[in-house]
Order: sequence, then structure tokens, then C-alpha cells
Amino acid sequence: MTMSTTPPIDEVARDAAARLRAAGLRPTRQRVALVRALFGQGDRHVTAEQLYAETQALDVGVSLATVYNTLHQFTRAGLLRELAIGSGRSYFDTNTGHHHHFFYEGTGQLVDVPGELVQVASVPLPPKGTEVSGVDVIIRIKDGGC
Amino acid sequence: MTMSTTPPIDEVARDAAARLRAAGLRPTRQRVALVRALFGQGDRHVTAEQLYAETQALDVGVSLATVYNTLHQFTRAGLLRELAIGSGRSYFDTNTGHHHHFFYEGTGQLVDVPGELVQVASVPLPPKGTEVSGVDVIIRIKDGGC
DNA sequence: TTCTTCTTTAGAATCATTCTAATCTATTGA
DNA sequence: TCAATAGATTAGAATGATTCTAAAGAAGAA
Ligand SMILES: [Mn+2]
Ligand SMILES: [Mn+2]
Ligand SMILES: [Zn+2]
Ligand SMILES: [Zn+2]
Repeated sequence: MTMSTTPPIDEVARDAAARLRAAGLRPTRQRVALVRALFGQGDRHVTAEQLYAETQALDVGVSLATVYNTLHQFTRAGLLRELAIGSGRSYFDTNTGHHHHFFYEGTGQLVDVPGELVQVASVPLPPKGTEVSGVDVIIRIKDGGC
Repeated sequence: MTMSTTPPIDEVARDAAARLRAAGLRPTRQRVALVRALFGQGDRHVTAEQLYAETQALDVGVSLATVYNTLHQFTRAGLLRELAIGSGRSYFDTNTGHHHHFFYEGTGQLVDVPGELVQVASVPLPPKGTEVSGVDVIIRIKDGGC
């Protein structure tokens, strides 16, 4: 078995830059910081404001406008998936694979549900010329008052 | 077979008033107008602005604040179901039974999918003390550029 | 370097929704 | 029939998330 080692800081930055270049985006300081915040740990579901708050804490400041711009660019590039759950803020999901969500109404927290666990029976597809762009399943959880 | 006749205008209003009283709400002019706009025809999926525009056209004007107040009261009373589809406006659904939705991304239109057509396999339920308050399935339709 | 193109950003603008506080009205029971 | 009262309506202000604008800054190419 192999010991996992923390990669040196420069390597992390180089990875982030490579990921950005692969998406056709210039690896600016701000975007590198955002890639690291988003993809440095496991899968995440973040709002723009949450991500903005995180980067404010860091040395490299990122404006809120840039956070929004970048989240949308990453979504267009296929690095993120935008989730519209409640009719308020948008969530951005670093897990772009096929899966669904638990939504904790109390806290606004999202938790992944593997796509295989949900079976959607074949539904009558509407008018020709149209195409299913995605199926979202949201299981709303009421933090029960036991 | 029985001929369907258009009920006299007063009867419609009386029905609306009865429905409101049953929900514990005073049958004001505004609420009667909204009940008729919402439930006078088949199932509907409307936004607050849409409903506001409709009532503006009528003789009995209803303010936007009242449209919002009333939509939420009706939702609390179980007459409507609030749908959070995109992270913008809320839709209010006059069909409160078990069903799901096609969402036409181009037009913002919602179309019902009978609940039986969608099978959600049993998913691992999260921590005790919590309860599933609902399962929403949204089939997003991209108005295809064939 | 130097030029060009892309990027960042502060602040204003927009949009849906909610709040406030003043005015109005449905209900009720003298 | 008529206050009195609780509940309802409303204009306009406030809020919160997001987008836009336009000016200044930084990255890549030559
Ligand atoms: Mn968006
Ligand atoms: Mn609402
Ligand atoms: Zn997810
Ligand atoms: Zn519906």
C-alpha cells in the first residue's frame, strides 16, 4: 500500500492551472484560488456567497462579481453543475456525475444520492424537436421536531 | 348523458367564497377574484407576476402584495403547492396531488407528469429525527435545436 | 517589451420577494 | 342597523441574490 503524502503547494497550484488551461481559461490568481477552494477537498455544494466568504479569508481576495463569473464559466466548461433547489440562491456542485440530492430544508445543506438508487420509469416524451436535458430528483428533508 | 352548462356568475362566486371559508379565510373581493383565476379552469402552474397581470386585466384590481400574500395563504391551506424549479421565481401549482413535472427551459412552462410514471427506488434515509417532506422530480426539456 | 485580448472589480442596476405601517373591510353581537 | 374589532389590502420602501457597466489590471503572443 502507498502512503498518501500532501502534495507540495506549488504542485497543487500547477494542477489547478492545468485544469483551467484545459478548460480554455487563463489561470489567473483568482481562478486558481477558486479551483483550489472548490476542488481541493471532496465533493462540495456551495453557493456564491459561501465561496466568496471562503476566499475572503484567504490571502488572495476575490470579488463577488468574479466569484459569480467564475462559477458560471466553470459550469459552462463542465467542471460544475448548477443546482436550482429552492427559489432563492443557486448551488454549484463539484460532482458532475449522475446523481441526485437530499435537501435539508432547515440548514439548506445538500447531500448526494447516487444516481443508481433512483429509478425513473420511462415517461411519455413531449413534442418532437425537444430533448431531455436532465432529470433532477430532490428529496426534501424536514429536520423533524421529534 | 348530461349537457354541461355554464354556471351563473353568482354561483361561481359563491363556490369561491365557500372554498375560502372552508380554508378559514375571509372571502374578500380580492381573494374571490384570485380563487376564480386560479381554479376556474383546469390545472395551472402560475407565478405571482403572471397571476398579478391576469387580475390587473379584470375589473377587480389586486395588488402585487396581495397576490403574494394570498398565494402563500393558499399554499398553507393546502389549496396550492409551491414549486421551486429554477432559482428565480416560484411557481404555484393548483394540482396538489402526487405528481412531477416537465420543465421547458426555453419558455419556463411546466407540464404535469402523473406520479405513477416515476418510480423512485428506496433510498437510504438520513439521520433519525428527520423526515422526508417531499420528493420532487423535474424533467428538464431543452427546446431542441434540431 | 508591446500589443491585444481577456479578466477583474466597485458600484450601480435589476428582479423577485418581503416588510412596514397606514388605510380599509368583513364579521359579529349589541 | 351599527359600532367595535380583528383581519385584509396596499403603496412604497427594503431586502437579497444576481447581473450589468465601464474602467483599470493582468496574461499571452509576437
Ligand atoms: Mn446562474
Ligand atoms: Mn415563497
Ligand atoms: Zn451533488
Ligand atoms: Zn403540477
